[in-house]
Amino acid sequence: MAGEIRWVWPDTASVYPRLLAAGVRLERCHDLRLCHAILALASPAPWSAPPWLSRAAPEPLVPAAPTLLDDLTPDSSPSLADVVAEHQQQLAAVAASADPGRLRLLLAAESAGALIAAEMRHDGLPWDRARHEVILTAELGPRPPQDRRPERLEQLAAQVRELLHSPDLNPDSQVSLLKALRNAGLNITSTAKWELTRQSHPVVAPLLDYKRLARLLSANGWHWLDKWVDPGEGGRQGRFRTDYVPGGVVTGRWATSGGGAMQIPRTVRGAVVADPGWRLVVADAAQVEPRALAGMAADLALATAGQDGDLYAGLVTSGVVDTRERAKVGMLSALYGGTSGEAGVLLPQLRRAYPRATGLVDHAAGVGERGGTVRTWLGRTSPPPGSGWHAVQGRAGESDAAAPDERMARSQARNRGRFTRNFVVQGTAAEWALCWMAETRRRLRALDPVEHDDGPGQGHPHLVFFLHDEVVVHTPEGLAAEVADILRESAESAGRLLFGGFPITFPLHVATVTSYDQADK
DNA sequence: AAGTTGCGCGCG
DNA sequence: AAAGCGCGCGCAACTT
Repeated sequence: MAGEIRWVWPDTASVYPRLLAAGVRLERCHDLRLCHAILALASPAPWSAPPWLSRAAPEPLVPAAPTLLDDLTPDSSPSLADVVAEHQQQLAAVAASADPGRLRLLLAAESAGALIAAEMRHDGLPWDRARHEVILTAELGPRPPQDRRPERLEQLAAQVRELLHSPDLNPDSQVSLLKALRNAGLNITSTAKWELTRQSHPVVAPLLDYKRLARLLSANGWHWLDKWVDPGEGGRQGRFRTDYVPGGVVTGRWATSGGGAMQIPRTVRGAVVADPGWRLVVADAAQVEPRALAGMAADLALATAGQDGDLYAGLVTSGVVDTRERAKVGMLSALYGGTSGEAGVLLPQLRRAYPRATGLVDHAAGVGERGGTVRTWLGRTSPPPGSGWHAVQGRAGESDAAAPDERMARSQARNRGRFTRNFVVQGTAAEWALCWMAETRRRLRALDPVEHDDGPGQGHPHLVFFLHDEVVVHTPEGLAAEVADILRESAESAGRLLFGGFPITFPLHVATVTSYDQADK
């Protein structure tokens, strides 16, 4: 059966889109490029990728016509023997590793992610162009002619110029804006929002409004719509397609390229609208990072605090801290390596209550400060510091080292420590999310398809969006309840897959909606 | 003219 | 309020 086949190929991103275009969807694969990257970092000896495993440019959605250049470019595709040899080498590396079982799971999850990434791009995120335009017009005024500011933005710019007595000011120029603000008597060193909000000058309100709307215009305005949303047809919404990049972040999180898919602001989420007769099932997992940490450290006390849903509230109930807000600040400080302000008081409290969990991240930080590498739960290894890092540390270690060199080295070591501290947690959370999504996909595929005439893949519930700890499934209305169950069961299943019988839960907030903004609590 | 850097801000 | 981690992107300013 097809379910038992695992396709081994060099690079999902360059092969699978063409299969999808031809109506073919596969159950499983082994992506040699992604797996090589993981194994090479995990391997003690240097292991460079063969040239045919380099990251391909994203496949165009509409294949370009062959050009003269194609005829002149030597065919870089590997022979079957090359592929088999690389695969054998990878399997051997897994077998020789400290924990083959976990590493195998990681490679399977990473490869499943590659399939999902290509499928999500193929299917696209349903996007209602008209609703988006309504939002833009309400905020900015009607669409202006090219190279002109929208009405509302122009009014605010005029107000700012007036209040700063600076008739020629371009508020988009950070340098001249800072100068104008300081001339007007504001004691600031940057034009950042957090600094402006502390000032009481009358220019602050219109300026912040200007910045917010200018951001909306440049990041998700009409130009963005034209470039990234392809029009719908026959009652179907348009689609936003980004290029997901599995493993694009060192920790194993995905990155995206194109359209700013990771930063779709709350204000335009109302434009993400299900097709008629369809729904969006939006699921986000609560406090994944501290839960992943509890699992890794086998910290029963922390796991217990997270049992009833809100882990931060659980910290309050357990009497560790007195407010939810403090619980969150303290926990994030432990995960990110924060030291300032409240963290100084909260961290000792957390260390007392959760010595195993805090001990694990403190240890990871120490390894990083000394130039070492750390691993996630499933075995993704952090990249080692570069030669420049060691050079700075070496200089500061000499007997006649100058004070500035020592300061620089200490600061650099602490930076590295914060990176490795967070790496183990962020990376393990990413592994949980991958397993969650892979299991969700597997179960969605097993659902009976509902008759629908929208073409291959479109009649089934399918994943349409993923953002670190949140997924969106687009589904025929009648299957929405079942999809919600699948998402919950898959979250549970992912927790067991990673942490076995250890009692750590991964609760979800699930909402079935017609547009993405309705999922906000 | 084209590439790089820094700022600022959106997201988790 | 940001802080402490991880990103992408647009703009202006600067470099080549």
